[in-house]
Amino acid sequence: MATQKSTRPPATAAERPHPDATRRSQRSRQAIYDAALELVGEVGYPKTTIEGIAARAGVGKQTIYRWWSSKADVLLEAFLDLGDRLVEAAGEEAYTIPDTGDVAADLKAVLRATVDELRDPRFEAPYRALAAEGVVNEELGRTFVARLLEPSLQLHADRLRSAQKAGQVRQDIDPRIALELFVSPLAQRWLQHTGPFSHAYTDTLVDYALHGLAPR
Amino acid sequence: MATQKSTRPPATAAERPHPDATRRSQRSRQAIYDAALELVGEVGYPKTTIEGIAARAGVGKQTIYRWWSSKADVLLEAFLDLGDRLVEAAGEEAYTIPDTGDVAADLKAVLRATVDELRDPRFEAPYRALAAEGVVNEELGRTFVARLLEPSLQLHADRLRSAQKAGQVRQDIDPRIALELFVSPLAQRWLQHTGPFSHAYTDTLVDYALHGLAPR
Amino acid sequence: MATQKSTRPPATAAERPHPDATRRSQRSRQAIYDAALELVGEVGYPKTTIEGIAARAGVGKQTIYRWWSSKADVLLEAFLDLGDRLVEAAGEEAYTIPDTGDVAADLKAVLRATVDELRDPRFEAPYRALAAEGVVNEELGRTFVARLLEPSLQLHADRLRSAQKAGQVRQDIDPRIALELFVSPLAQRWLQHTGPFSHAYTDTLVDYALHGLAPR
Amino acid sequence: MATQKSTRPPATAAERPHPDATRRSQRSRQAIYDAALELVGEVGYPKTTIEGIAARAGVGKQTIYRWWSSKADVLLEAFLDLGDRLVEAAGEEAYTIPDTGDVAADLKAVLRATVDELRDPRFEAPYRALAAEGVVNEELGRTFVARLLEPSLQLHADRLRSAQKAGQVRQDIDPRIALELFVSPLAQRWLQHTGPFSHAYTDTLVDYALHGLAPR
DNA sequence: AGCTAAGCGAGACGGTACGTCCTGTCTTGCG
DNA sequence: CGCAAGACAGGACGTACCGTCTCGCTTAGCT
Repeated sequence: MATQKSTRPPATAAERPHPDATRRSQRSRQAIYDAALELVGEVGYPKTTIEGIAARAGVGKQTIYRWWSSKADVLLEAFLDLGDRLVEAAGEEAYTIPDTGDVAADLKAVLRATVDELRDPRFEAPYRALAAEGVVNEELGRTFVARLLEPSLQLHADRLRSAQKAGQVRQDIDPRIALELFVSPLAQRWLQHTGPFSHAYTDTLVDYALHGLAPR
Repeated sequence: MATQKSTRPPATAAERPHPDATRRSQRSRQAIYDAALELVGEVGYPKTTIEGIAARAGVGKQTIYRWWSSKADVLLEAFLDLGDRLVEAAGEEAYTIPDTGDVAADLKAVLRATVDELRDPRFEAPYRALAAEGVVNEELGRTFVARLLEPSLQLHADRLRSAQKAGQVRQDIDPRIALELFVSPLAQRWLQHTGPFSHAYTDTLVDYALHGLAPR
Repeated sequence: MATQKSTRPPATAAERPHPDATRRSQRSRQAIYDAALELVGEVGYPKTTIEGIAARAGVGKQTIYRWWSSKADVLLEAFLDLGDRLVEAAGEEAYTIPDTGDVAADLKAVLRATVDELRDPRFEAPYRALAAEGVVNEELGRTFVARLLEPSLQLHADRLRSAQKAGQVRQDIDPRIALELFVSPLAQRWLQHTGPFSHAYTDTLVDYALHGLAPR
Repeated sequence: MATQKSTRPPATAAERPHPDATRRSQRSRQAIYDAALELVGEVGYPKTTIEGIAARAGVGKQTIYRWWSSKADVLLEAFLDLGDRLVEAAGEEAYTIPDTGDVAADLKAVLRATVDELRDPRFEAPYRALAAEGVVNEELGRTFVARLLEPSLQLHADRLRSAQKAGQVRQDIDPRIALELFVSPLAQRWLQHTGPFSHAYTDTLVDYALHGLAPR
């Protein structure tokens, strides 16, 4: 779901008073990202420590404290960086929603792709860790939403607007709310294990959301 | 959302090998629950420590480690206990969904009540903390869902089944999935601050879910 | 060196207010002695705990606290009891000093026997533990000296007095000080590992003590 | 009895794998020594805890565990350091044995001084604690003897050798054994309270040792 | 080319909390 | 009522990390 390639140095860091960023060691930075993602994958977020990241990255602790404000902050940027690298590898059209004219089919396709992505073990541990931290730490939560969720939500909203123009979705519908009818259930099942997490399920969500629960 | 009064000793505890529960000090137990909820409210979950809970409760640390396996476990039971006590205070009909025959009105009412409940500051901190922990700790997550979420979800499913009998909801709808169309968006907005959290919003969700996004 | 068979219940215990000693369980008492001596031998005095003794003896902790005031107290009595049992097994004449008329030969013989006894591994660990505790804990120290050391010292003093009568030791010598010339060096070498600990050594001590360092 | 000023870092420490000693905080080290000696004096050795030393010294516990292996080890070095400082304050000739040509007088003088020193309350508690620990913990015992006792014993042996040259002590006497005739009784009376501890007593010891118990 | 200043690896430091162990007291139920 | 059992409040243990700090060592960029 990381969608924007851009803007190193990153958002959260920019808000804090910084040492001279031009002298920053890119080698260390990348080693820290790698170590953080590996450790979260191996031992889980709570047992991932700054000392552990520094040791694995072959870096002094101070180098982490100099550039990031917290473990969550490191991991967030590491994850954004990972997303960027994967997107770059995947090519330009990777994170867009198709517009074939059939909104039901397009939404089903994108939700199926999201299901697959969320099952990717490279993503799972750090993504859950960040989501959890964001629930409890409002500042990180807002960054998480803005940097990771928002771009994807925007695409869904755009696709719904396009469907409104095509007459497949009612004009009086607010796309930002409408998209939650299928996106949020998916998110909740993944985050909270409240039920099976499959392509069949997301197809059903799209059908229910488009046609409603009430008889027509 | 704690719905069942019953069943002390609680689910999580039953799974671990236990000392003699008949000798257990109820005084200490209650003091621990109180201290845990107070501390989570005052300093937040991450800064709440077992040592701190023990000190405030006037209890030895071992008494906590004897009966619970983790900070999250303590808080989960404390929260369940709080729910039980509040339900008891509120009276029998507290956690039911009205069935006036108008499914839209009934769902709107219960979602409005949920919004209000989630804003209650006594609930907010511990509830978020548990939800976050459950995202990352699967065992606790399953208990969280089973003990806190499930009873409430069951009520929604029941109400939808009743609506199916009354012809207000289509027969081919699976109520367990259908309820997610309005419950999950609400949950996500609360957990992740993805948008305003109001009565107007939940009313809209019910309308969208019942009548669908597509033109009729 | 335990010389007196007698007098259960023992001295230290008699000074504290006691529960009804007539109902005391001899089974438990003996099990506690055995457990204490075993544990001191196996893991050393500092790692021997009251809980450990109680567990190995199959006894409640309270049974220990009821009858003894400290770990050292338990061990002291256990050791006295061990001494009594060994003396009983060895027969009456075990702890006496021979009086052949040759004071040098007699002292050499008894010191050689002491060397052998102090090397007995059944004695070593508890005896060292008690001696060490007695250095630091004056109350226990006095009991240790009175119950364990004193009887043996008395025998040495008696033998020296007999030698005075026989004209083998000067009349103006104080036997209580004189005996220290050979007993204390032996004790120190054993306690503090300040030198080899052998029959040759004790023979030398007796010769030096009897004839003095100065030329005659 | 600490006789060698020199050789920081000390013996015991050199045997264990060490962090970078050049970065070591001398401020902390001295504060730890002071706190340890104070606490042993105030509450006794068994109630002196590492936690307590750290707290009084204003130091993290880890700083103690980093440089010492046990409470006894801390105290040993603290005591050695104390000895060094006192010797430094006392001047060069402090720990030597006079050689006036009269071995009896010289030995009596030095034993009287030892009696006085052992009664100094600054020494008593830590010295007893170390001696006791050394009885039970062989490694510490050997260090205790080597660092604290040995230098003093060496001086006594030297004085006896000088007396041999002067014809005041027999040529066939082993000075390392001979010195025990008066040093060990003194040590035992002090450690085990086996009798009065006075100048008269040590004078007697020297007389007995030099002239022997047997009539001449 | 030499100098200064910053980032850097390293890791000691004062702290906090961990989870375990044991202390000495108290309570329960058995014999 | 002694006893086995063991829960309890308390507190020290030794470990792991926290976030800060200081040490030499690169490694620019500026004279």
